[in-house]
Amino acid sequence: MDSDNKLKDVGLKVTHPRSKILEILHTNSKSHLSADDIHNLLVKSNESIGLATVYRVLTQLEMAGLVQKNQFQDNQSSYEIKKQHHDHLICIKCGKIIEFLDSDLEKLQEKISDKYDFKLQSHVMTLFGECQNRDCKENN
Amino acid sequence: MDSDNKLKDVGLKVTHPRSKILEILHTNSKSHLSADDIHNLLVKSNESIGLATVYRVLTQLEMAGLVQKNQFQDNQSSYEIKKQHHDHLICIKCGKIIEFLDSDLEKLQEKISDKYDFKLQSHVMTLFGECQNRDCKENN
DNA sequence: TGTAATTATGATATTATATATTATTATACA
DNA sequence: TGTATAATAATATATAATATCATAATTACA
Repeated sequence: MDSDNKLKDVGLKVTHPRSKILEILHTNSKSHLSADDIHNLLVKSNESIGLATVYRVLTQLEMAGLVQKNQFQDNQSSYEIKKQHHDHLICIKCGKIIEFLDSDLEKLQEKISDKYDFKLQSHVMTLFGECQNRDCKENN
Repeated sequence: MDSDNKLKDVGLKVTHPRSKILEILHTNSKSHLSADDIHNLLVKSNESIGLATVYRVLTQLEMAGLVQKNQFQDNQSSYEIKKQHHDHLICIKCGKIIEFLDSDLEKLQEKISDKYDFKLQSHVMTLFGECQNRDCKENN
């Protein structure tokens, strides 16, 4: 399947844990799952894959460029399938995460880096606020 | 001293640990210290203040608005005296941190939030790159 | 297709970071 | 200065992540 080809492409052996974890991330491409979330999903699917393996595999997938690790402000990293670069907007009430890309922002970051004589390599930009979803408003 | 007045101003009792921790943060206002760093500095000054107290006090100072907690990308929070709002540029080679404020960036963040119907409350923006310091270049 | 060489995994222990508990101590204020 | 109240120290515990190592799975190739 597709996940297996991706693994081969980046030179990782195709193993059951890697395959399954990539699949889960793919299926939940709109989510931002923690290692524990992923482990729970595996357990639910009756996969006996240890949490240590989940961490190990996620690190490998990140190194290989297949997965993006996010560290928002809550002591726990989350992971998502690597898509086009983007930043995040997070609702502080309901936890909803919106992904966005803004070319003006990207340009501005370059400009700021230049100003301070920095060779920009990556950045993290996360906006925290309140979303205006009806569901969110009703529950808060 | 000044630290004590700050504590009083925000309605916190003046205690030895709070006073000392605020002082350390003030003295190192250009640094970004972890709870452990602060604890080590206290031990060096022959202060017998427990690590748990350091965490507790830092949280209180943050709540009170005297201290800013930063969570960069390394599983460990760092703290600094709260100054004017600013973002960070971090050198991935030498760890040097530059604080900056860019009004265009602030405006752009508001604009992006509006676009997605979010009431912006705060943000984190960290740029990672290579600084062009001679010291850094020589050691990498 | 079967097998050896190599790499990955599961289970567990350990480390690192942070928080909770509780008896004792310090602070603020009458 | 004495007392009510809140804070601290010294644990223990929780949470997140990594290290170890014997066993199992994968791949290359005969």
